[in-house]
Amino acid sequence: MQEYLKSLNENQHKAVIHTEGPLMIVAGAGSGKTKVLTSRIAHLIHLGVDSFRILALTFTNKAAKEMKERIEHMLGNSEARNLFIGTFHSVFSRILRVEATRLGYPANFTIYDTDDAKSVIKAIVKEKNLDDKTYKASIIYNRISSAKNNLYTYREYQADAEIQQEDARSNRPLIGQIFEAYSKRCFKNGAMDFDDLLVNMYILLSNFPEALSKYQTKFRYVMIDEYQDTNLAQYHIVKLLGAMHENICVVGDDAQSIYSFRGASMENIFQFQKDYDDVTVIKLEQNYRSTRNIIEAANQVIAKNENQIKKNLWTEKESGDKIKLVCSFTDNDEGKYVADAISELKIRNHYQNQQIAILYRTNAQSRAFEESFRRANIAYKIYGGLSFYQRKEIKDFVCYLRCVANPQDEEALKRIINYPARGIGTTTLNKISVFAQEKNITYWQALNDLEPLGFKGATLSALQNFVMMIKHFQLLQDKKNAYELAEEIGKLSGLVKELYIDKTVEGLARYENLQELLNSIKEYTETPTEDGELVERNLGSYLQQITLLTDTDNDNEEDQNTVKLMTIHAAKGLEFPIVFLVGMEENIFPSQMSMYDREDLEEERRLFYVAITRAKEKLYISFANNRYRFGSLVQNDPSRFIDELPADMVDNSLASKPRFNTPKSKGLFGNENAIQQKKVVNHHTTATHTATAQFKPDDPSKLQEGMRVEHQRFGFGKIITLEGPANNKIATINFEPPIGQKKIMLNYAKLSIVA
DNA sequence: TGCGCAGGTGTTTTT
DNA sequence: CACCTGCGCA
Repeated sequence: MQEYLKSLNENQHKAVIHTEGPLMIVAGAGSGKTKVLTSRIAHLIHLGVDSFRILALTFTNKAAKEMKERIEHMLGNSEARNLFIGTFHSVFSRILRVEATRLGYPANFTIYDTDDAKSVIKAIVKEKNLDDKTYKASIIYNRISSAKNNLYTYREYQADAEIQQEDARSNRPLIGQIFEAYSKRCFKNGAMDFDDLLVNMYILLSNFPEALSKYQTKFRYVMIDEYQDTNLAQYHIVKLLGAMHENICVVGDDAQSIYSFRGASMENIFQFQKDYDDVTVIKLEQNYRSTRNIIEAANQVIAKNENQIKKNLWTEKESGDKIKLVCSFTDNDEGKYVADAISELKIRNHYQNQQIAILYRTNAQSRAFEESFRRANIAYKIYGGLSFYQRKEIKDFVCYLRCVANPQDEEALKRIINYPARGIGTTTLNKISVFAQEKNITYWQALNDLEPLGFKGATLSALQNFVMMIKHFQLLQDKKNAYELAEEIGKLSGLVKELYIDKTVEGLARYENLQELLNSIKEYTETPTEDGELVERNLGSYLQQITLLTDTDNDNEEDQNTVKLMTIHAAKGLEFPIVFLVGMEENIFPSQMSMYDREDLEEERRLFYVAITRAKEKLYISFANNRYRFGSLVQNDPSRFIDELPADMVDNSLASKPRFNTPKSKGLFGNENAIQQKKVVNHHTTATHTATAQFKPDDPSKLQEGMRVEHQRFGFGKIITLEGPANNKIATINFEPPIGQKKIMLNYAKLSIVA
């Protein structure tokens, strides 16, 4: 028997040797799913399958990298290099780079990140003279994004009565038009946003039979990780890709589906079984990661969800420590407590920083820990937030590169045309913009024929000089490699100088960042192209891959032995001996956006499940009575999820009263124990009303006194009074019996106007 | 044209 | 609280 088969349990073994035909692996948390996937690929290669013909899609670059490394290690040769392993987005961008011209895009198409996309939307909203408060870029972007994830074009969006009604109700009836303008603008700019990478891949496969058969033939074996997080576009692409050989293996866990806000649907798991008539389903239920207490707690928590595939996650490990529940007075005290606890774990139990993770619901929660760790001299690294390539100084530079690789890229052009300042002001830019719009030409085309615009003097020569500089760079592109070109750009544009003269601490850091960027370009261009790579390593391919990198992806050495701080979403797929799950309070976790709808709440609960199952040995769950939010102190009840933990697996001794208690902090946990506290928390769910099917929350600003409304939990009622400032209105509503009169804070409750 | 300041405004989660 | 925007002034 092969070495890699020996260490597998029965079901893992079955999954590995089942190579032909559709296979679904339902893999509980910590059940060795990566091991199965990697062994399976190694096994395929061992059976003589050409490594070029294996495709594995993951959700993060990190997961892809890890898989590749493990397979390489298992095989002990370089065969693994030929495998096509990557995220949906990166693999599709590589394929689209080869196929772009079929779809009418330049081969060097730009990938717009969220900031670029929003900036395009802002420009369109402005051009259409719409109110940018009503038509906020982030809202529009989300609407467009979810449309695309469901494979809706702007035409279908505009034709869909339900969508139109929804937009009308939210007072944004023109989103469909913005969607149209946005799509056309991106296309004109030779740019795809993240969602376009999926949409265009789908279009490629469904509209171009040659392309379909090319990739169907190429990828004889297709594997999908984290299948529960695929959206409709991804589902259809996978189905198309696998249709010829039907050797599709999907791995997923419905209990860990936490990306519905990105269009992911657990339905895909159920649908998979219906799509093929001979699907083999294998469950992996033995957990190798965590102690029994942790697994038991996780099981009992997830059991509260209605919508799930029943599984029985179990472990052979000992019960281990109980889950430590910790209550602090404020968020800052919580930070101090965790820092103290870490110091103690290091001294007494010889744990290392790298074995410890702090997990929270939102990125903003990292602050208190940053401060307390700095004070306690604990090395830490925060994941999330800005990626390296989104920093201003990096993006500025990258936009020069983008202009050279793809001059149609208007966003990049606008960003650098007057940075560093060279006397091209907003008035000038607006003129060019309007002109380009009218003539239906690109910004760059307008710049190349300035005469009709009638600029003169300093403005004209500034523009001419800029155009000449970019053209010079473009010519250089064929003579020099990307690194040499980048050096020249740094020099000639004045960017390096601009940063060099700034001797402040931040300025120095920016300068160093720029050097790091240049190094990364050098490293990229000088790494020989691997056999299996579809595209060569030049400026264009460099630019395409960096947009898809997140800061989780590039860990350097000084980040090694640090405490890791990240959101629970970012922690998916990872494991740590010690986990501090912090900020476990109502309105934070569950988020106040997700409390009033069963499906949303269940997703929050799955997120809680993911958080618990990251811990191998010790799990701390912590909450604060008071927390600074938007500059002022707010009070939140402990999360309802805390009460869902089985009492006999929880150590309550640190939660009976808040740490750093003051006389003011009565109530909540004062002298009460968790059981009494449950009463308080359950209060949230006692309402009897179930929202009607038509329930659609309305914008609070539309509410008027006297209106009849529906509340998700309290049912129907009439608004008696409306008071308070616009951002914090309180409504007194007379609900139908047995609820009666209630005051409702409109920031928190969702109300639907009943016609 | 560019900078500084006051005021407003916002927090889920991410490729 | 922190960031961003817009406005006013030099």
